[in-house]
Amino acid sequence: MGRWEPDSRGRLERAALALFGEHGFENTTVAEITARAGLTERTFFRCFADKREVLFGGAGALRELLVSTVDGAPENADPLDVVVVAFEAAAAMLQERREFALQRQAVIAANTELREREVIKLSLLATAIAGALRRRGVSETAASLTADTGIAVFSAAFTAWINETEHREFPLLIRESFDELRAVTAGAARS
Amino acid sequence: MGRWEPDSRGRLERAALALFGEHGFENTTVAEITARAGLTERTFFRCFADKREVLFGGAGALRELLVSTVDGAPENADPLDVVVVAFEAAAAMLQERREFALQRQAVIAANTELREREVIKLSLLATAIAGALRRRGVSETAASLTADTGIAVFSAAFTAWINETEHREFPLLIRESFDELRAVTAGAARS
DNA sequence: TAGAGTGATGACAGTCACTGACATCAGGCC
DNA sequence: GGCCTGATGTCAGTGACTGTCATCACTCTA
Repeated sequence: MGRWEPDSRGRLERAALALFGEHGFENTTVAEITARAGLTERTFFRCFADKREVLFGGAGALRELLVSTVDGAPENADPLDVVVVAFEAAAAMLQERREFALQRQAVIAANTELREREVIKLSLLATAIAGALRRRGVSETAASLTADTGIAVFSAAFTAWINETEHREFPLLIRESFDELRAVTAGAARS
Repeated sequence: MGRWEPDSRGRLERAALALFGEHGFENTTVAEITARAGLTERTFFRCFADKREVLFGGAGALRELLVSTVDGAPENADPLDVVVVAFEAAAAMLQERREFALQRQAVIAANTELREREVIKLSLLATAIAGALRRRGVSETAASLTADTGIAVFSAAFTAWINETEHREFPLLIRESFDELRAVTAGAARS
């Protein structure tokens, strides 16, 4: 066995989520998190850029899944359809850890700073998706609009998935939210 | 004349924007800002919730304009059309201070923390717009989708307004971006 | 198998954003 | 003239975050 207990990053993540749930984000110090994880503050900041980031370790994997799905879609597929399929895949991924997602979302929803971080993570996803669309030949404006729209659809579906009492399939909710978007935009006047 | 120079808030805003432009956001301390403005740090934090907020004083006025425009739209107007008109009004407002907007946006673009704050301000705008739409009888999901879509359209148009060499009218760019959105969504397959 | 890396961690001092509590003082009001 | 009020100053904190150097189990190599 190594000199130290393994998986310090994971221990910090679990300790943080537990403490944030118990006392709230603001009322939890990094010192308390590291104490529970059996580490020092310095190690915390080597693992995570700042205190908030300990809740957002999964964002990278999500981005990779979305981008690789877009990259792997049939060449002539409609951009918005491609994005929807990518988000369905992401939804399926998140669905496998529903309990964790619920707990994490409760913590984030309770704190503005954390919502800031979440929102910018979403916008980074949008940027990554827009980049993947551009590689498919979609124009700059259309790419960012499509990506942002995808994020909007995803956010609406995520809220439904978290809040609905009848636990429906997350990918199905994505599909429904997309249909609603089409209804919204189809009704608008042509200028 | 009062005991102190007037408009301490405005002096802090101007000092901050100037210093952020010269040395960057991270390399500027609140002490430096207050020194240039002839005030103390404590006063800074009485005017602004945190260091970033000094750049976002106008967000409230923007929100009020958007919400009041949505509230004042004809009863039977299409929700997305209403939102577009509101953003055209907002664009006209921003256009009157183009130089300031350019300088401010350069500072924000150069710093992730500031982009975080900007993105969440946009999402707060979306929430406010969605609320106004709900008051018009639009369903929860449609309202948030429409509002988010409006923000996406606005963001795309704003980027164009900032970057384009040929200085076209901002409200016109909003209208164009909206048309592009319609093209994007109209092309997608029906599920 | 000894000795030289290597990489994760600890120790510690420092900066700076931000807060609470109390002091100060010009101008308005009675 | 005296009191109140509101904006500001002063000061001592707390806690997030960083730079730097020390430590030490493990590994590789001669």
